[in-house]
Amino acid sequence: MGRKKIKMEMVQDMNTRQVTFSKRRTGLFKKASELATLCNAELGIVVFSPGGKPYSYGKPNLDAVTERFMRECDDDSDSDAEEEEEGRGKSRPKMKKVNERLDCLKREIEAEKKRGEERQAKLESAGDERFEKPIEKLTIDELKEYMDKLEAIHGRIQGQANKMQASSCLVFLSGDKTSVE
Amino acid sequence: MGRKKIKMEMVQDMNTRQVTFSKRRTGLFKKASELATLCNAELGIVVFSPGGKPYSYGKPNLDAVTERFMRECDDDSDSDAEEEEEGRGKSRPKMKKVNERLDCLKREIEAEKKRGEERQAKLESAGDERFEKPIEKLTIDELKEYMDKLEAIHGRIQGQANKMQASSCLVFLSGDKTSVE
DNA sequence: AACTATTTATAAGA
DNA sequence: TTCTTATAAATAGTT
Repeated sequence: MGRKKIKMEMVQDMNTRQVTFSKRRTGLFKKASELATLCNAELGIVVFSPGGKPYSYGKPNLDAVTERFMRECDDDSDSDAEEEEEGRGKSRPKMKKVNERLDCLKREIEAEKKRGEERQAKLESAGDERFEKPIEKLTIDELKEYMDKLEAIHGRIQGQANKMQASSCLVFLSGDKTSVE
Repeated sequence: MGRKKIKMEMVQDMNTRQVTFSKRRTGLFKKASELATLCNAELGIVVFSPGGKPYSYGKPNLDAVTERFMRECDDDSDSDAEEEEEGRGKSRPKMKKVNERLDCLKREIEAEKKRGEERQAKLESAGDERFEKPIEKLTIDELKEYMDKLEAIHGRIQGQANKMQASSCLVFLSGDKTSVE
C-alpha cells in the first residue's frame, strides 16, 4: 500500500526498517483500538522493535487482558484464523482425536499422581521455611524461586482442571464439534 | 474502508458486530505478521471476541513474547505513540513521584505482612487436606477452589517481587527518564 | 515530518 | 459464512 508493492521479507536497510516499524506499529495499534471500540472487545498487544524496545497497547489495559487470558485459556479454547507465515499461539485442539486425548489424559494423571507427592513434600518443607521470614525480608531471588514453585503447581492444577472439564464434557459429545462462535 | 465510512463507536447490531470482529481480527493479525516479518520484530496479541472467545497471535509465539515483556519491562520502558481513545498499557511511571511511591510501597508491605499470616494458616490446613486425596479424585470445584487460593498467593508474591525490584531500581534513578528510541 | 501514488483493508450486499 | 466490489485507509517511496 504505497508507491510500490514490497516483498514480504525483512527490510534490509536498517533505516528503512526502523521507519517501517514506526509507521506500521502505529497502524497496528490504531487497528487494534478500532477493533476494541467497534466490537467492545478486550485486547492486548506487545511488540519489540528491531532495536529491542518494547511497546504495548491494551484495552482496558494490558495487565487485565493478560490475566484474563492466563486465567481462561490454559488449555481449552484458542485462537483460530488461517495461518500466517510465522508462529501462532497454541494450536487449537479441534476436538477430533478424542480417544487419543483421553488416553493421553490417563497417562498424565498418572504422572500427576507422582508429582503430587513431591509437591506435598516440597510445600510442607520449603513452604514452611519461607513463611518463617516476614515476607518483606525475602530477597528477590527467594521470592522468584518461591513464585516459580507456585507457578509450577498452579500450572499443573489448572491443567488438571481443564482436562477434567474437557473429559466430562466429552462424555456427552460423541461426534465432532468444530468450534464455532 | 468499505462501501461507507462508519462511526467509531460500538457496532449496535449484534450480527454485524460479530462479522466486523471476524474481519478486523483477521486483518489485525495479518498486519501483525507483516510487521513481524518486515521488521524482524517479536510481538504478541491477545483478543477476546464480543462473545468472550479468546484469540491470540504471537511471533515467535505468545509465551515467549509475554515472558520477555514480563522480564524486561517490569516497570521501566513502555509503549509510546499518541493516544488512541481507549486505555493504553501501564502508563509510564515518569519516575517523578518516587517518594510517594516508596511510601505507598511501605504501606503495602505492611498489609502484605498481615496477609502472610493468614496465608500460612490456610496453606498448612487446607493445603494438607487437599493433598490427602490423590489429585485425580478431586472434583472440578475442589480443584478450582484450590487454584483460586494458589492464584491469590501467586498474585501477591509476584506483586511483592515487582515492588521490591522497582524500589531497588529506584534507588539508582533519581532523575526523569523519558523513553525514546 | 509531510506528501501522494498505490496497494490494502473492509462495509455492504449477494 | 464466504465472495464480491465500491470505497475508505494505510503506507512505500519521495521531498
